[in-house]
Amino acid sequence: MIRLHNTKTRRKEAFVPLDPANVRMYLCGPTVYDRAHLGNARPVVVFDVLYRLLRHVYGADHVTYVRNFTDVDDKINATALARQQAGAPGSLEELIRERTEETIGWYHADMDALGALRPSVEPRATDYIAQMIAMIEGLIAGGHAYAKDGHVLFRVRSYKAYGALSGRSVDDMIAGARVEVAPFKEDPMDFVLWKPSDDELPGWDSPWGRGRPGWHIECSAMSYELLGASFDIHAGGIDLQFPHHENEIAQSCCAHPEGGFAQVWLHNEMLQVEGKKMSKSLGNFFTVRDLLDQGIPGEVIRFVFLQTHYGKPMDWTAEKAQVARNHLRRWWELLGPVEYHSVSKNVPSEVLNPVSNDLDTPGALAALFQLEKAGRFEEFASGAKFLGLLNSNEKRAEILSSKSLSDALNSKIEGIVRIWIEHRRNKNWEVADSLKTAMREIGIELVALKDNRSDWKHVDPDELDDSRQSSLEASLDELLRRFR
RNA sequence: GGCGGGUUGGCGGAGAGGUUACGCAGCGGAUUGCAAAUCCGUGAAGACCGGUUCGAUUCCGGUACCCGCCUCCA
Repeated sequence: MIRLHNTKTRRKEAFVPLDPANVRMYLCGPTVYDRAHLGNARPVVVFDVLYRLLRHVYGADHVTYVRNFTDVDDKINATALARQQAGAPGSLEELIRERTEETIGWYHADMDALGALRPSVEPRATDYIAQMIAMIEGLIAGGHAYAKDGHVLFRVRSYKAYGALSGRSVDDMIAGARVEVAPFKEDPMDFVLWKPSDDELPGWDSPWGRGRPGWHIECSAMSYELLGASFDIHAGGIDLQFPHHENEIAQSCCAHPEGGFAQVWLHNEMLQVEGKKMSKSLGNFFTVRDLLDQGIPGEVIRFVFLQTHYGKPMDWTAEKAQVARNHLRRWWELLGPVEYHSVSKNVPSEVLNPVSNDLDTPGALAALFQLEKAGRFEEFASGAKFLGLLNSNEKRAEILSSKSLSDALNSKIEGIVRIWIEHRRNKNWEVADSLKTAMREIGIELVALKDNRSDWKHVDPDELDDSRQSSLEASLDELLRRFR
């Protein structure tokens, strides 16, 4: 039995799908204006685990997972406009498409690196403009929205349950006085469904003139088109709970009163970096790609994410990444390449039970340690695979091989390692040790393993910049000559 | 000001009203040419004040501190 903490009821509840033959979940996806930062990756990994769990329980063909791309956004517009003014050919809409294609490609590459499965459907907001307009027309017809000065606004007072998800009342929020007051609003809490576009902004023809949709309507329109008026799970970061999700509920429930919209709401807590909120002003802002480029494998990032329950704030630290890498290294050495993995047929209950219990991934990882210690390697491998770990040789290579060096450098280092092994085998301890010392001086630690095998690692991986790499190559050539 | 979440051993981090979380580090041992790695073993906790209970770190109330959201940042 799956149990999930439903934000809507603030309780952990047994999960009962509306239709076990088609379990439906929707995750608010990225705004595709730039590389995804690390915080963007947390819901992707967290709800990837949920997706895997649902597929396991209900069958892979019986789960529909929708994650949208928001490709209408002022930051995208700014980039496209800058390109057009720089002389790029094409309409603004085409340039926006170009920019978002590029960003979506990055997003896929980065999330793939984290071992996240692609959703069943990844709709783009700009492909659903007509459906958004239709939904807005329905809201106007039902008295839930009104047009004014080229804008269309949602009439918050027309939806009695507004605020139920986030536990707020409209009156309290107005008392808080942090709402935008605009002349075209009947009520300060009303929010935009449609807004006018001038010539420098992308726009679509609508009954209210050329314009573009507000932020919230896209998710309502796309979830309705792809999942229906009622579906099972709606997920996203806790920062979206208000206003985004609250507004989605208001729009969808007013436009489709016959449906219940999402049955279960899941929200992941925020990510921090070394104990502080990640922000550009604090200088601790980085993207997934930044970490990958630093030689931190995606599997390490995934492992670190899984160590903290999704409902709690997660602190990303360099130390955690290092510890995670050590575990993964040991596990990959234990199991060998994927083709040698002996995987038990069933996911062990020690792993499945905590994941079923509101996605307790830390508990599931703890179970992996237990299975490892108990020598139950087939179940261990099965459990790891279920969590999206230890399942591809590409990722194995990222963990075991090192570490963002060129092939040429890697093969030179391997050459040194072979020489070192030879000296050790012949018990030329003095020669072997002086080679080891020389290597340490250029930043590489030689390590002996069992059975005359050996390995190497960087003394301090953070110090490997490009200039360092070229001097490294010269040093390696020198050592290869001296110790041949 | 409004709403929500958190406070666990040296550190990270879970579940469960009563029985070992788990990991890292530490300590003891094995192994090793030295070292690393690995393996075995091991001590250590539940912010504070009350309440419910035979029994609470786990439920309830309060205090302190921290954090998030209310600014189209997941």
